[in-house]
Amino acid sequence: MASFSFKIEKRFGDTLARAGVISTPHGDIKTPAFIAGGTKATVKALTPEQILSSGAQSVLANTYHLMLRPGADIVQQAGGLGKFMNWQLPTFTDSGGFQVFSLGVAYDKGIDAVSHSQKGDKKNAKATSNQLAKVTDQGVTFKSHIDGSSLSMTPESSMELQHLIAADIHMAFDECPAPLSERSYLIDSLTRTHNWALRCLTRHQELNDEHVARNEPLQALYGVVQGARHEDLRKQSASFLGSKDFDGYGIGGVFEPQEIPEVVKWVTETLPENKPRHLLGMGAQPADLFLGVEYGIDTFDCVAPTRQARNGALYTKNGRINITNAKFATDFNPIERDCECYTCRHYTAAYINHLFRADEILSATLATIHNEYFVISTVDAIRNSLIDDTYYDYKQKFLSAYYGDSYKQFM
RNA sequence: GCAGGGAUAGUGAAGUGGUUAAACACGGCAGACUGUAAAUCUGUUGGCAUUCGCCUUCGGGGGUUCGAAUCCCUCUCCCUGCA
Repeated sequence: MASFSFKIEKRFGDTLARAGVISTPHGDIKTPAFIAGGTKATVKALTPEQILSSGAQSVLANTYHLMLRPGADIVQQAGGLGKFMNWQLPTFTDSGGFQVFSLGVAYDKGIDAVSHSQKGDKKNAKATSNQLAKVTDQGVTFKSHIDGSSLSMTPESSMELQHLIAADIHMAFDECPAPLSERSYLIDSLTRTHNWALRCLTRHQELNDEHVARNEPLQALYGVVQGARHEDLRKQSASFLGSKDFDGYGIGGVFEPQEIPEVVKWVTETLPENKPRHLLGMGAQPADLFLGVEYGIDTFDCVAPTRQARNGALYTKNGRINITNAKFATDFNPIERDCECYTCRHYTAAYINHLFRADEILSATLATIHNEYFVISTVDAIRNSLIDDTYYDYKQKFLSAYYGDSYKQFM
């Protein structure tokens, strides 16, 4: 019976970085790896062939979104997430825990605002009149952002939904508190997340027993570490969850790139070394990727490369550009000269500029291919540099080209 | 030729005596986006200065008025009827 495993192939020097392979019933993921964001069982604007051509090894979908539409039962009837979306390689699902945050305390504030400065009520986590999610120890009640209907999700129901959706790797249902919440709230929240993780594990194992009985492949479960920016809480969380029988670990929370070395390190040096670590929702820019890997991250997922692509912000080795800028209207070079992606091999900046200005949907596809390729190939190159011991050279070269002189803050 | 209607910033279009450098939309310029309520959102968009501010605008010209895109005269052009 094919099932989940993780093998470390190379540890890099005296850092926490490692290169390895995650094996799933749908194939292997060479790590470190960037996992493409496929929230609603689609990487927005890309066909599976295009996802593959951007170099992606795996896609991460979202339980909350698929529960609402089309319904986890429909995904199951389709034969599971991979068959439903015609993606034959490994898949992840996120639990819906992040929506507790984004539809709850972060509602109407913007993640960034919460992350930076927590305007107004610093006590946080207090229900505002129009937020769509509320947390109790039992679980979370949501209002559907689609039709307003009342829904609930518990650790058990999240696992049941994830097993219906049947990705290879699931995330435990967690609470992602605003990082500047009061410590007392963060402690309550962390206790709740830990209790939920145990309930997820129990239900997950029951559901896997049913898979065995039906001769179906086993599915894997990652526990999700929280603890905001508090060293003791992050270590407590990593230690607690690390002692349980999870297949791997997600690291949750809202980060700034500068925080990764510290916060991620607290977690990864506490977690068992032989299990894969996934940094949830980070990877919008090269610093995230380098620092994540250097401090022990094996996989990333991040929606920013695809979202920003749709909005005209494209990554290049010399920094981010906005392809809609006037100066690109007559630039008949590729977005990036040496880029090997499909878009850069076949199209000019001027053409993509035109597609955006004309509001043509091909703009989203071509831009997304480029950004995904950029991020994925960067992580792949980081992997190679770990294996042949050129990581630091590569890092310095890459980050100095991307950020200019300010790259030193990431070294 | 006669009668009526109209000409407002890049475009369309409000405004019909003072709070109008002029709503709104589009277009333009730029910015943001990190487990996706996002093909979204924000700023800006007469000129100069860019802190106070100053200057020139509502088809052209001339008036009335303390004050005009708004009222009057006239010219130009456009539209609709009737000849």
